[in-house]
Amino acid sequence: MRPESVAVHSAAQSACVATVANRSTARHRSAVVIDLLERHVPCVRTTWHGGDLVHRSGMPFDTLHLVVSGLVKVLYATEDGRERIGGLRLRGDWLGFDGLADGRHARDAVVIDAGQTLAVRYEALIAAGLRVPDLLRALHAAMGREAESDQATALAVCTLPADARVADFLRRWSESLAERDLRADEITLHLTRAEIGNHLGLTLETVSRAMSRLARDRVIRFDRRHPRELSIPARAELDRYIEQRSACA
Amino acid sequence: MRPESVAVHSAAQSACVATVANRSTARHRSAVVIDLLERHVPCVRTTWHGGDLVHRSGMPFDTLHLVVSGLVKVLYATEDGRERIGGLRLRGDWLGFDGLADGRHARDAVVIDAGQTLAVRYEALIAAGLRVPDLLRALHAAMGREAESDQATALAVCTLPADARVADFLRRWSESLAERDLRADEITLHLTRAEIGNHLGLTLETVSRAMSRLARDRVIRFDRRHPRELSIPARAELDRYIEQRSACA
DNA sequence: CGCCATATTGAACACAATCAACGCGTGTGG
DNA sequence: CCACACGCGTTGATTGTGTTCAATATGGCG
Repeated sequence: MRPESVAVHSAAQSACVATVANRSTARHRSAVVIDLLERHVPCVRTTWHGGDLVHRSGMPFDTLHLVVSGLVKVLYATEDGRERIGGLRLRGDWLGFDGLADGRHARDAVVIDAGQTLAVRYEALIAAGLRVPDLLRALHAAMGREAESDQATALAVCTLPADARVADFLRRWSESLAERDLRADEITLHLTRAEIGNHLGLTLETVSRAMSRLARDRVIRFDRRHPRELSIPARAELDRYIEQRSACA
Repeated sequence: MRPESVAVHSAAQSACVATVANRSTARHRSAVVIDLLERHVPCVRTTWHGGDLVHRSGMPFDTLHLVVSGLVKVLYATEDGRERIGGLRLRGDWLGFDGLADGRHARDAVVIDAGQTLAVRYEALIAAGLRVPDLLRALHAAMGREAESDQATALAVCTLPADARVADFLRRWSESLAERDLRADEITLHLTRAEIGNHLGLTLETVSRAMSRLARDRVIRFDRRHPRELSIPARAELDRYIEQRSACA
């Protein structure tokens, strides 16, 4: 947990520039929110390296982070030692909502891929929200999206057999990238098989076998030497594969 | 979907009364929020009967509901026919957050036990939030709690064997009741075995067997004729049972 | 009363977990 | 530079938990 450097952007500073420069190219949700935040809220651009902890379970909560770049995984754990990877966060996603319930973080957020976040004190966000209701709406929409994404995973875990569960995971990861205009057909998994298994309620062996089978069936392709670099020749095939195995038929 | 009767409570109306009357007895979160809402936001107290739909997947979203009494189950479904019971909502819980992501509901909310909600237009809530920031904080806390509760279920589904998964479900249901000062040792399940199974990623037979085993081991008790009326003699036993079966040992 | 939905229980089966061996790439230290 | 160890992934064999199929019981409701 060692954020690096720091530049304060007060409301006034980047306002005009941002309005002119970003509005036109702001096709994407993430850009709009980042822009909104930098213009209206005192926030701190923070740089993170792989392995850093953005927040840790048990820590008192007071600031939210909006991911600008990089990749962060969120871990959920209980006292009795069970734990699960809750999700992956990319540009435009927030970190720290887990602290809203009771003012104390309930999860760890671990940086996988170096990048930046905008750190915003929750109270500052509230204050800014009073002046800029759109900020509140954007915040709520982001919270809603996070919940929907969690629900989607839960549904997969509860209703799909192992193969389809892995396929569904890949589909949704690919989808996340596509939403951000990143390549969605050549993707790299930033999690080990064990981590994917943990996330999906499977063992690492089962995940490995599922991947092999997906590759055998030409739904995905990957090289033995780089098992985390996948290519998805046809998204539709993934969809078919999942649907076909869901009801069994 | 046929809400009954309706009484508008504007901010001024119940303000004084509520302040004096409720503040002293407002030991519980739910009472505080309900109070806050009735005092500061134009909202509509709505009565629901079993089977009513508070909102339906696909419906345009514009209003949130705060549950005052009764019980509501939330259903999540996909186009390809898979569906899952996402959670149960009691007094103090909100309904409709699933619409925040994109202005359209993503789930069905079905009333199980008749009761009332406070219906609040989202825009009215935002407007009121600008005057009463505490309202926003309470809203966010509720959203956070909902997410945490979902995470807890997901963790159980991913890490616990069938028996413990059912035990954990019972524990958390009991906990929900306790938080609201309802009896937590004599509980009634409002879901069928099949629904519980669906929620936990199990079949109804497995749930039934798990229940039988829990009863055999004296962790819970129930009568054959009323299989949804459970008693939990000692909460600690439930905890032990779950922990013991989690790591296997 | 009889039907239907719900629940329990048994037996056979299947899928995923477990146990185990091996391959490969990477990084470390001699 | 090579040897080696370690982390990660794949694959096989076996076990076991949960599913599936099936029969039976019970209570609510028309």
